[in-house]
Amino acid sequence: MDTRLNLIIDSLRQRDFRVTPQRYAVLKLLCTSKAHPGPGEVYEQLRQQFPTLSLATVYKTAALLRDMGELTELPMKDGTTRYDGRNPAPHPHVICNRCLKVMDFDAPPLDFLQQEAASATGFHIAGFRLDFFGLCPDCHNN
Amino acid sequence: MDTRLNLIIDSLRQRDFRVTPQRYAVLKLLCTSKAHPGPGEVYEQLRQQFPTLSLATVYKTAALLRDMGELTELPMKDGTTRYDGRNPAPHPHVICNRCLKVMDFDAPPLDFLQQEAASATGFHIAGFRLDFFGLCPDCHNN
DNA sequence: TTAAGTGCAAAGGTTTTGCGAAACT
DNA sequence: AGTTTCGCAAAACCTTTGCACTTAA
Repeated sequence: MDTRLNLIIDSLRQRDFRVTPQRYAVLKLLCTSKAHPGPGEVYEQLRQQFPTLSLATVYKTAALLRDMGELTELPMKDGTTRYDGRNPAPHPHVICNRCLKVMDFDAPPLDFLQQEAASATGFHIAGFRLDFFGLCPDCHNN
Repeated sequence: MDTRLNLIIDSLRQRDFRVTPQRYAVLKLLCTSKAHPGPGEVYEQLRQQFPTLSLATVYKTAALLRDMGELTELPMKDGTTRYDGRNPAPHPHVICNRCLKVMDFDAPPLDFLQQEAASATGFHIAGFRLDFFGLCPDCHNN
């Protein structure tokens, strides 16, 4: 259940990073949320629990997780960022053009495409990002 | 060869947009370049020909082409933008993590994935973006 | 002639950074 | 006790906007 969270915390301590209450709260939210929250959402959701929490701390904690390979940043068209800390491995998303909702979905593996890209270009491919854009059910029904 | 450029120019005139020398130069560069240039590159390349050219004009011309459906903006991880005005339809790219080169490659159609995304999420999908990240031949050999 | 475009400079918005104060180990 | 981290505020960065001057049609 919270095994992954504990592993991340152990890994932090091993690297002489401290597990402060703010850091713990931010990384727990980031690692468990399905909503692909942005810095602002993380900040707002934890403000009640930590009235002095700053956006800078949110950014720094997310960058730390990203550097550990435990979170992917998803820069959006509008210049904002959304975090995917629940499943940091590359996977496709659908993104609503109106409400900016970001969702996962089950997709077949893209290895064949990656190999096509590598052989066609000579690149050494390390990752990918695939977003489908459109309108979510909520938005195209209202 | 330059048929598409002429079609775009006709379309501009029909909509009471004017074809100024700056606008013509920017859109010609954007519509023909294979290099996926950013605003800065467009600006630098045309500066010699138009010493008073401004970045604002580059941005505005690109936005105009984008609104006509003749150009796709590719926001990058680092917050900058690259333009794809040569083939505005969605298609995959490979992007070098070191030199930030952006390249096209021939890829099989992704319709099946798009249908998977639509049926799995209920979204009405209108487009996609697929980037593979890695090191280009120049960068992994040096 | 006149409405649209250019270019400069300022504004806007998000993310990053510097640094003194606080706090984890 | 000694570092790390926090949080505030300022800086940095790219992009957009406002406006007077210029110019295409």
